[in-house]
Amino acid sequence: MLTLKYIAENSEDVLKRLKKKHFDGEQLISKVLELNAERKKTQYDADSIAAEINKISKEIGSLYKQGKTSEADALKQKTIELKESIKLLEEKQNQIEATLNEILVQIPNLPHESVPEGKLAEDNHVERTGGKIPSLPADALPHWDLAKKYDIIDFETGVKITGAGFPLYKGKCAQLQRALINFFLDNARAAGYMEVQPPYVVNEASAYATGQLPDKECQMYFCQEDNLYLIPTAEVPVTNIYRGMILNENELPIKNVAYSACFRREAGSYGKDVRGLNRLHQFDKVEIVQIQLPEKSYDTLYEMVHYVEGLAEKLELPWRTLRLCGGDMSFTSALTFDIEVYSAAQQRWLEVSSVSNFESYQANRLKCRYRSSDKKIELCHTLNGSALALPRIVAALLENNQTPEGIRIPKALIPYTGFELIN
RNA sequence: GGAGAGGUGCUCGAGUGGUUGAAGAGGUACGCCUGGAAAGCGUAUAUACUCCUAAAGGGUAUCACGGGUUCGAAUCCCGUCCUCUCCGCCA
Repeated sequence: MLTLKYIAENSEDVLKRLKKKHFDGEQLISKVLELNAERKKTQYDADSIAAEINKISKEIGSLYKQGKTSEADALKQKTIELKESIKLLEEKQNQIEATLNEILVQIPNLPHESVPEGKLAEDNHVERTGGKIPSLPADALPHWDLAKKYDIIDFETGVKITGAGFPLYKGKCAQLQRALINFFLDNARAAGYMEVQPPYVVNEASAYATGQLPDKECQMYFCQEDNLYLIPTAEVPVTNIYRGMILNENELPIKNVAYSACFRREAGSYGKDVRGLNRLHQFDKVEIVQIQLPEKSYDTLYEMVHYVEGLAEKLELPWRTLRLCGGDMSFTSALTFDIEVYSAAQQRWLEVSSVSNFESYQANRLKCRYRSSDKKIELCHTLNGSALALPRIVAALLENNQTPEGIRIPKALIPYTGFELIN
């Protein structure tokens, strides 16, 4: 969330920038300003009384030591009155802070100045494209038909075991997925990321810190017995490694990569978009996360985007990078680039990565800070991106590389799969 | 799952009701010393909020978390969470 301080000191700027996200913050912001003023006043009053009580308590202590019990008892009476008034103030203070917090989590991050105006996906800017869209014969098959033809993904059995959106990968497709995971992890390691294996289930505090709670509860699978959530992305556990930490400036940037299975309820998405591998309840993803100094975070963002583009390039997939417009960006992001690959039989672009700079928005909830060389403590900037999500990559690979002999594996992957053709 | 022990600062560790934000040690930083280093000596070393135009300097809170007792709680009581040990079970 945004810091109270920033809103209090820059409310005009906040309102102006929220408009780009098509978020009307007038009411919330003015409420924040009002409550903040009240909070300060209440705190000052309560603190003054507490100081008074502390002072008297010490006096009582020394009076007792001197044996002046009657004087001490008289002072006791005074603190009883003070305690009553402080209690009221404290209750008020707690309530103000709770309300303030409720409001703050409803205010999205401010978009970076380079975010294009716009409301819908059509308003996103195409930044770069690469690779070559293959020309497939007219009878080219979408990946769900190829999956059946070669018997490599069994959607029906997935339904039997669990339900829709939980496919069963078989044979060479299972191997291909394992190959992709290793390929992505190895590339990330070569780019300086440290691999971590996080838990796939997180507690409430973690889900809250990265912003899944309180609003997006219904997107996560929840284990009621244990009060734990299945992760929708490795971003959640990996970013939470740094929750509550004060890092030294020289430890930054922190670069982590993690493979994980991801679980998403995807409540409310149906239709042709969800056919085959396009949208699943469980999928595999390799995620890169960086914690960076504020002044360097945008350089880092561009570096991460280029890194992801490089992966698409190595997999010989046609790709394009979009700079998301204000209306299409996520709640918590300041600037997001989506990387899409072209799935030639479906003839559509599929999002395979979303790389974002959250600036200090996420770090503020995480309380992830760093101590600069001049001893000042500031919030870090956090960034993350998929590198990459598997199912749509698999879909594009299957469709784009189909030949009469079978499905061709891109050269860079062959050392990982151990085979050149799915047939 | 059963029984027990415990959670104190960057770390270790003292502290069972009254200047304890917290002894002591270690670590770290700076200074002195040195030709340079080590050792030694000295100094410093939490966070959040808040008061003050700012600095300087105050105030409040925080010894897992939440509540209670008390004029006063790291210290007593209750609840929650977590860790460890033993037993049982088990990949």
